[in-house]
Order: sequence, then structure tokens, then C-alpha cells
Amino acid sequence: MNRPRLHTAESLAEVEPRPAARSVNSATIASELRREIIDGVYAYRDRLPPERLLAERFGAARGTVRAALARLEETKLLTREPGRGAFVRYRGHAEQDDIAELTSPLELIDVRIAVEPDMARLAVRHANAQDLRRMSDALERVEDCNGDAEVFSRGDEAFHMCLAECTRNPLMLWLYRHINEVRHRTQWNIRKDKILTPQAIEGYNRQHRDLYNAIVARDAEAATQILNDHLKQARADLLGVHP
Amino acid sequence: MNRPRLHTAESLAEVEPRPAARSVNSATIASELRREIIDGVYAYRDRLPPERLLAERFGAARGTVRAALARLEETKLLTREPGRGAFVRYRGHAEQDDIAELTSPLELIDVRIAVEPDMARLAVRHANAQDLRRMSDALERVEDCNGDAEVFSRGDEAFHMCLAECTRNPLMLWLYRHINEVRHRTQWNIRKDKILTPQAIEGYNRQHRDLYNAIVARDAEAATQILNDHLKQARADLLGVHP
DNA sequence: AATCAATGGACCATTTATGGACCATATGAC
DNA sequence: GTCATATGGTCCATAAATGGTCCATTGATT
Repeated sequence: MNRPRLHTAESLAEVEPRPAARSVNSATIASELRREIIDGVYAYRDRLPPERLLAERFGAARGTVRAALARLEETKLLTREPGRGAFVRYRGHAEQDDIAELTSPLELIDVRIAVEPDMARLAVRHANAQDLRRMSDALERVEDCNGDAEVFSRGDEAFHMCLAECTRNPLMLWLYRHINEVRHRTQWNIRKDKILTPQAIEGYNRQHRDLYNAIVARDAEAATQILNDHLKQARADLLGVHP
Repeated sequence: MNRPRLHTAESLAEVEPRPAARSVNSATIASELRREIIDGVYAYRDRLPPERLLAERFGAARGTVRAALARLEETKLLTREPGRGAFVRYRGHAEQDDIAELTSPLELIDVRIAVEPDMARLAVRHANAQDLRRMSDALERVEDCNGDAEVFSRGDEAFHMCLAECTRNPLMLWLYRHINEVRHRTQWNIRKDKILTPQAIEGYNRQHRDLYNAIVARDAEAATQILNDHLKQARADLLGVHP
């Protein structure tokens, strides 16, 4: 009784000069709703609009909307309760309690010791030629620091970031980005010049070079061992400063 | 900021009369679509417009579009499914905030293998009596699942979360929360019941108990070893399902 | 002339969407 | 309590959408 929901190809072609954008299907509806949930349009425990309203909003049949909602429920973003509605189950990580503020350098290095050696193993397994090229570039840049602690530090971050990229594992990359972010912003790095003496930098660079060679040689055991030594030494250097 | 795409009607009108300007062949169509995929116009897992729409948009025959799509499928940028559509397979490294969507179960378990064994080492070093009590509670809850895959899965998540808390390392805890979030929401857990047979659950529970005992005994080597075996087995179980 | 890519059309098989109906539960008004 | 309303859950038959395939034709290049 209301507006006819343009079904035919003719009406589409006439009304929409640029139709290429989005056809209505359950996948796109799910995608759009997921985005809104994650963006916080619907917060934790909020109720989504009724299926019949959503159907009207998206110009789709109720069954299509239900398919989309089912998908979101499978991925644990929603809970649906008969007679009540669909409720957001996703806890927005608004608790960005500035993790960098809470983390000491020692805790940071402990996490890196836990993560990076096995990250190197994954890197050996999955790195491709392009990754190795980028790693080589980063290696040269960090070796060109001329003993400057600040330059070395930035280059070192980039080099280890390259290692994370070599894993070709999106989750690992995502995690390491945050580790690196914490490392970059941790406020304790005032002592950097105390630790990063020219001799220490030289030692670190030698280990970097060894690590790169091990990855190129696809030697996973060597790579994990080198990185483990590398970080253990960094940990010792950190502890050696003030006891 | 990034869309200088549209040719204006004027420029088109001026340039078009020249013969060789805008040839429509499968190569150029493939090229244009590839660029749009890489630019993120169509994100990971999005459905491309139907072949018939693309044909209309490019002013080409459907067969030509199909040739282009076939090329993109060969280069692993697309997957096409009969009756459903063509879906982007390329994981844009562009900012994708929903990391759970991008992570496969195998990639997840690889990350866990990298992180958790050494996390157990930190747990042994830093766990206090209260942590151990919570861990014991979680252990009992997960052992009471009576072979129910869903209940076990939730309990298992909680148990491993306890392990993360035992490290008393805020950064590690923060990281593991996100790993757990991905694990919880990863949409591939349809096969859970295939993997989590009662026998498998029993084996996992035995390993949980061993791990708990190792931590109470402050045996770091045993704890890392057990967790390593635990996850390696989970990885093998995952791989053993569909080949 | 031969070749090759593109065209346009048709048909197929599978998957999805549609529109309607009816049911079960929850909520609030009375 | 009772009732009306709103909401999700389910089922069904039909229609539409979508990729897969084949084929005769066309146009350009060789």
C-alpha cells in the first residue's frame, strides 16, 4: 500500500544514475549494523530497533534483516531475546585506561620477551620477499644511527615492527602495534641515554643483523634464540642501571 | 582526501571523441577493480556488485566482466561463489578496527602459542595466593562442563584469562583481554562441537590441572612446557578437522 | 583468410530474498 | 489477574538474484 520497493531493473536504471554502491543483502546489512555497534551508535546493553523497523530502514524484508541479526548473534555482538528485542553484547573497549601509563619498562620488556621470540618463529615461516626487503631497509636505517640513542630507538622500533609484519598474521600485527605504542609512549625512557651507550647500540645492531640473517636463512631456532638473547640483554641492561 | 576518481562530464566529453582513449577490455576492468579493492572501496569480505551491474557500469558485456573477475580470482583478490556473489579476499592493511573479523582460527592459535607459554612463566613468577584461588575456582568450573562444548569453551576462556591475571602485568593482561575477545568472537567457531569431543575435553582438562599444579609448585619450566603442549595439541586438533 | 577477444542472448543450478501467516513470550495498562 | 500490544521465532511457497555455461555473431588485428 505504501511505496513500491523498486524491484525491477528498469526502475533502478531510471532512478539511479550511479547504482554501483550497495545492493541490499543480508551481508551488507550485517556489516552496517556491526559497524554501528563497534562505533558505539548502539552501546553495550542497548536494544536495537525492532526487526520490522530495521527492515523498513534498509528497504529489505524482515527475513533478510533476521539473517543479518543471526550473523551478528553468532559473532557474539548481539543477544536476541524472544518478546524483548536484540541487545548489544559487545563491550566497547572504552576502557582505554591509557595502558602506557600503567606499564613500567620492566613489565614492557617482560611482555616483549614473551611475545617476540615466537613472533620471530612465525616471521621465519611466513615472511615473503617484500617483507625481507623492508626489513633490510629498516636494518640499514637503524645501523646508520651513529650512536645517537634517540635515532637508534626510533629505528629499533621500526625494525621490530617489520618483524611483526613478517608474520603476516593480522592479530599478531595488531597486538605488536600496541606493544610498540606503549614502548614509544612509556614515560620512563628518560634513562634511554644511560642505557643506550654507543657500545650497547653496537651490540644490539650486531644482534639485529644476526636476526635478519637467520630469518633470510629460514632458521627459526636461531631466530628465536637470537631474539631471546637480544631481549634478555635489554632486560639486564635495564636492571643494571639503578641497582 | 583520496578520491580523485570521478572524471567530470566535461573532461570526458572532450577527451572521448578520440579513438584510443577509453577502450573497454577485460584487462582494464580487472585493473580498475583491483585498484578499488586495494584502495578499500570494497573491504575485506565485502560482496562486489553483481556481474550484470558491473557490466552495466563499465559499459561492457557480462562475459568481459567475467574474464576480469576470473583474473582477480586467480590472483587471490576475490573468491566467487555460485548463487552468492564475488567476495573480496584481500585483507586491506588499511585501518580495520574489527580485528576479530580478520583473524582465522589458525592465526589465533599461532598467536596464542607465541604468547601463552611465556605468559605462564610470568604467572609462575608473580602469582599470589588470591590469584591461585581464583584460578582454582575457574579450574573447577571448567571441569564441571560435563562434556558440553559450549560450557567448556566459556570456562576455558575464563581459565586462561586467570592465567593472564596471574602475571600481574597490566600490559600482558590488556593484550590477553584482546586475544580472548578475538577468540570469543571469532566466527569460525561453528566447528567447536567437531573439535571439542568429550574425549578432547577430558584431555584438555587434564592439561589444565597439570598446569595449575605446576604454577602452584612454582615450576616455570613445567608450566611453559605444559601450555606449549596444550596449545600445540589444540592447533593439531584444529588442523585435523577438515583435511 | 585466420585468429582472437568481445558481444549479446539464452538457459541452468544454486542461493537468497520476499511476503505472509501464525506462534510464544514479554511488557504495560486496566 | 486480564487484555492488548509489541517483539522475536518459525514455517512456507514463490520470486528474484547470482554465478556458471554455452553459442552464434561481430569487429579488429594479424
